[in-house]
Amino acid sequence: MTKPAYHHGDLRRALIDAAHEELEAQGVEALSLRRVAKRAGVSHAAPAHHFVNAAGLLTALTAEGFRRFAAALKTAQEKAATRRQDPLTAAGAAYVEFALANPELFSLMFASAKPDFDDPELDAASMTAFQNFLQTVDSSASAKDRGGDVNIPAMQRWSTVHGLATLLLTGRMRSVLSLSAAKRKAAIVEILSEA
Amino acid sequence: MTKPAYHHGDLRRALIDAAHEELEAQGVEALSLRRVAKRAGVSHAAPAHHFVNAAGLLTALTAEGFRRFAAALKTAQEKAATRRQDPLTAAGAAYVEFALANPELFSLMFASAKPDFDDPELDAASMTAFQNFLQTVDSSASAKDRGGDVNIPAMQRWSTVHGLATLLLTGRMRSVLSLSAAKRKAAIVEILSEA
DNA sequence: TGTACATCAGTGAACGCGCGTTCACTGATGTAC
DNA sequence: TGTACATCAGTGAACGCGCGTTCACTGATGTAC
Repeated sequence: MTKPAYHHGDLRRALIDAAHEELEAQGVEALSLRRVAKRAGVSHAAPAHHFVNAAGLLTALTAEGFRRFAAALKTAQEKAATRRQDPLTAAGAAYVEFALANPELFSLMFASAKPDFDDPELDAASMTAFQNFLQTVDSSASAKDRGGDVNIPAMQRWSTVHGLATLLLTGRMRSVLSLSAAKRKAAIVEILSEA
Repeated sequence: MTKPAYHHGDLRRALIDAAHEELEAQGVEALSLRRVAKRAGVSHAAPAHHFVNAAGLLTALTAEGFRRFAAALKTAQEKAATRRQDPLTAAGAAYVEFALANPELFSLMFASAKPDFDDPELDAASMTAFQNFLQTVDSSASAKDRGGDVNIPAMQRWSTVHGLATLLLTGRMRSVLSLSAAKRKAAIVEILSEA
């Protein structure tokens, strides 16, 4: 560790990381600019130089969440393809795993009104993530037989994956949560597989 | 309207109603004891006589939400039974409709850390609602062929219903949200019906 | 290579705000006699 | 029926707290000459 320099070097990056840590450690409701600045080891007025306001920091964190989320799904699909496994189930499992690994970030991305979802960067990141996932659903065999305005099988798949993620991370689906890690993972795959 | 009496009559009831209105009007994040008291037309110190603290009021509101939720599902099932429709799809549609009709309350019930879920009254109310719903899933034909620790078809159904509700109320499932009310309802039923 | 200066990042004190909670109070109600 | 009194519900002022934001500042960096 070098002694802290007056100029940080990459405070924007450090603040986003600190916000993520603070978020997962304390929850959305306890998240404040002042706590994030303290965690980053910087005065509480410093963030103003990098984000227009408190919402700006949260918005940037949320956008990065969607980019990591999209990357995690993509990696899982590619891995499944080389192993000749079902890429859709793999993507679904990665969706759920991302939620369980970053529960508060996932909540921020999908269930919070705090980030500014009209922000162009955030909007682009979330649209990309959704589109990639839905395209995977759509290109799977089961989705071919559709014929209305709405892609019913795709929406059904998306609902199941998203609902499973949500019910697990909020502690509601107790029968699955009480399983050992290995059994839990197997149960998740079973729930996500086609009947 | 009689002129406001010094003694309210049923302030506890009025505060819970005011909290629900305030919640749906402004969102969880803007909800405060002072705003609720103001909406109920009472001094901001009055709630202390009926709830030990601010969390107590939220907890009571959440518990009532679960009781109404359970009642809505039950009514839908009974109605479906007399019409010889699938009670499971009817319960699922009622689940989604409840979420769309009370989006902020639903969020409080399923996605917030603010209420005290260890409170006996709230715990009892939520357990009753879940058990009733899962029993319906379990008694449907498709759930009979299970054989592990976890009731896979039941968890799959629950995930789909809950995910659909969540994705709709957070504005994420745009292809369904852009439909007219009648078409939307039909799409919801289709998504919830077995493939 | 050295110096002057512009630019920029981070500081720390100060501000006003809405919040939950506490407390002595006052007005209304109900009951004992 | 009337009076005294206990009980309880709601009041309003006061408190301390953490918050986001602003602002004049200072330290560090980079560049022109």
